[in-house]
Amino acid sequence: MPQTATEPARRTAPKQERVQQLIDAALVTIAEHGLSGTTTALLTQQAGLSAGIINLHFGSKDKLMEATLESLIAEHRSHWMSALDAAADDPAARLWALIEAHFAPDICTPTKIAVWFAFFGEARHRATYRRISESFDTERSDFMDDCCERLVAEGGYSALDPERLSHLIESMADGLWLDMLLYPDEVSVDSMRDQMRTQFSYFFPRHFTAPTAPFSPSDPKTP
Amino acid sequence: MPQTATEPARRTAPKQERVQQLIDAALVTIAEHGLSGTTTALLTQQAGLSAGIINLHFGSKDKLMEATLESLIAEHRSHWMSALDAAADDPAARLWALIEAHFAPDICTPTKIAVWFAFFGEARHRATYRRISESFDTERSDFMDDCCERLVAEGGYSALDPERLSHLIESMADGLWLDMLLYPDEVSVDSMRDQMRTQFSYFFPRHFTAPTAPFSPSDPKTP
Amino acid sequence: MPQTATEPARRTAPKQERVQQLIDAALVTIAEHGLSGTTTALLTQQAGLSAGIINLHFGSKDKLMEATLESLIAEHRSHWMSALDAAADDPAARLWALIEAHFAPDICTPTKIAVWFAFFGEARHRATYRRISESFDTERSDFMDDCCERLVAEGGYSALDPERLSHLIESMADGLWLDMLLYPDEVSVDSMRDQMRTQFSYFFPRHFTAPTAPFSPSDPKTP
Amino acid sequence: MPQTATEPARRTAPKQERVQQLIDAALVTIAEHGLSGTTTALLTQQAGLSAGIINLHFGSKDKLMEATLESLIAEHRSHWMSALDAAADDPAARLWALIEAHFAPDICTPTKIAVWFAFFGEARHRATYRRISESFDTERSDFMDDCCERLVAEGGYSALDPERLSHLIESMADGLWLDMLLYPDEVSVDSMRDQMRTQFSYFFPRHFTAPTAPFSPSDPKTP
DNA sequence: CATGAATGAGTCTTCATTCAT
DNA sequence: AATGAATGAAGACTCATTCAT
Repeated sequence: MPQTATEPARRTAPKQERVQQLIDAALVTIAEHGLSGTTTALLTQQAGLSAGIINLHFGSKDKLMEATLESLIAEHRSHWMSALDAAADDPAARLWALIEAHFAPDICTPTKIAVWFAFFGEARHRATYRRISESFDTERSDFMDDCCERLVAEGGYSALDPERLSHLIESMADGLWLDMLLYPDEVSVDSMRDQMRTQFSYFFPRHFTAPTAPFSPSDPKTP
Repeated sequence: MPQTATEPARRTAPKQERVQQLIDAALVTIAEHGLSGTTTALLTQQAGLSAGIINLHFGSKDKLMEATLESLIAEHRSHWMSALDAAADDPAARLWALIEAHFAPDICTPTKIAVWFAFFGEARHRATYRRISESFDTERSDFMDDCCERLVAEGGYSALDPERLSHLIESMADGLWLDMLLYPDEVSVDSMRDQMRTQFSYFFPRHFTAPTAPFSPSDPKTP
Repeated sequence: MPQTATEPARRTAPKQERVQQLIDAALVTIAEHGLSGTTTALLTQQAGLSAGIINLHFGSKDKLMEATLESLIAEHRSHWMSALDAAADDPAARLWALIEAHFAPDICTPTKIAVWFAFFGEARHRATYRRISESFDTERSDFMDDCCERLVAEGGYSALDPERLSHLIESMADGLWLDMLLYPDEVSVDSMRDQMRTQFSYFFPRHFTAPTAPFSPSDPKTP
Repeated sequence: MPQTATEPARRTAPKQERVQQLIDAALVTIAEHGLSGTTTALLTQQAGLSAGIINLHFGSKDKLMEATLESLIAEHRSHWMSALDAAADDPAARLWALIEAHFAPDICTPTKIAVWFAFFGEARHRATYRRISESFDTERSDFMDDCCERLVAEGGYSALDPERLSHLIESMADGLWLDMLLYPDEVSVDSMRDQMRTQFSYFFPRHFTAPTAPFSPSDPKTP
């Protein structure tokens, strides 16, 4: 299953390819079995490779775990950076671009969310995990703060505290991720985006309109 | 910490007491070392008891872990139930009571938050959590929904969608918990309550006023 | 179940009574779970007594095991001694008395046989077990030898070697016990006695007649 | 004993070889320390291998114990099958071949006998033994029955009951094994074969002669 | 580069024994 | 005399890592 029909298994592969193959396997395995339930045996099996391969390419299982988190962070970062680049130079547009990136179908999958929270769960005791995710959070927060400040100032929302606003938006987004973690079968990225849009329409009524779709956070499959 | 000066270790104690003693030790150990780093040796050491005690009272380490999660859930539930009982029969008061319970000093401690997310981080325990809290969570959601509906109707906030509102509030509260998990030294229950109050003041300006304290999510301890 | 209706549980009982109660429980537990599967918990449960009782009365589990073997040996010995006493002073009668005692319904039960072989299985590594059973075997062997010698001499079976004969008879008896161990549901004490009688009728045709019952070692329940 | 001088430990060996190595070590360890005294540490030490090796090849200690019993049963079976194949088509010769196989030097060693009875001593393994050897034992019994029947009929021993005879022979053989278990230093395969031959000479005087060696079941080594 | 058999430190668990009641 | 909660040494098993091929 790890190999496609056109590209049969090769005994040797470019280092970069194996590394990615192992990170992909790690994502699936961590999501399925948790960080502590992820044994090298399970992981290499998932990757369709041999037992020794992790130590060969990463030195240790821990290093692979770190690389997996870094990969997750890098992917997330490149997503919202691109979104920001593509957005018009307008605080409302940029703010929404950040949110859309957060709930993009490639980013906000049950598997990846599970892995994020697996790392969050261990973050307190693993300085490495905390350090990695901190540096990433800070950067995005700064952009978010900036957008909010400009929108409040330029959009005429002087009643709002831009700093608090920025923080509220981030918390809300995090809370929605937790929702998807706990109830992956009942929450969709669309419903989450709609929730964010609703919140934005309350904060910034002159820049965002409420979603037209009816509210349906749970059981989107049973109409 | 294993024993207080006034109450030295007794060889015999009521079963209920030992059970609680072990759950308490589990909370501390999980918070300190993570779920995967929690060995029975570490845990019984923390409790000041012998190695065999876990199996004597719980049958297995896993059963103790489950009991710990259950205890956390039960404590949380009993807290917001009492808060609701004590609150005036007024939607705004009841709504705020639910929030205060969520961020109560006994409930929202760095240790307990760490344990909550430790369990959320592992698929296996997530399932257990869902099973145990299924009825509780629904119940609390219902109260929250009810409060929002009444407040919107009676308070004259017809522009708001009460259902979405309720869900937004819950997500925000969850998101703030995650904040405390990741930055336990920089976030206090007070700052979180202020954030919630800010949000409420935007939603329900005629019922809630913004907090007077300046925004200070980070480093409230270093003036 | 260990107590009868007329004799309710007493907290204190004559030492001898508790000792016997524990030995009886040991017989059942060893037969059911093997020597290594016999835990003190299982055993005391079987006896309907508390966990500490074994060490109180025997000092250790090992001592109880030894006492159990000794009890088995003593019972066996007293059985064949009585049989010998009751028999006519006639080598053939005495020989047969020894055999009958060996397959007596009180002696040759599936439970006791299982316990005998449990001890045999460990005899090589437990000097104590070996020493105990040796002393017992020797004594009975001497009587058996004596009977055979007299029967050969007085009965006019000069073609037979009395020593070999005696040994053959013992081996056969042992082999039949093994049969009952392995197939307790298909072997009865009657069928075993008949087998011995057959053997005797071949050896000593002028003193023993073949059994009249048809041969049915296996499946005596399905005619 | 862990390793021979010519064949030092190799890190990699065919699976079949390791499996056999562990079964051999199990035989020695069980014989030496009993089934309950056989710890994985002792066993792997005996094999000259590491602690994890049992679980690697057998999954659990119990599986290795079962494999050891199976190996013993299979070896026994193949021995008497070959013996039967090699014997002349003559009931007396075939009968004796079966007996010789039972007391062959490779089969009837103090070590292996000890292991046989170690398994017999525990109800759990007894059940396993019955399950595994069910077909084998029946098969061997059938051959034995057949030999006896033909020998009685063709040899003119009409006074004997062939079925009983067959069973008596088996019991005797089993009883002699028990003898070797309890007195390994005083019983030899030769003395046992002589005992069987004596028995046969009584049953079938025209086909078997008594052994010429004097009876010496005990202490054959100290002249 | 890749494999996978082997390793062995680290865990959880069992259970005979102890001891306060 | 009896209890049974607690102990802790000893055991089986796991799994990241190593290394001969």
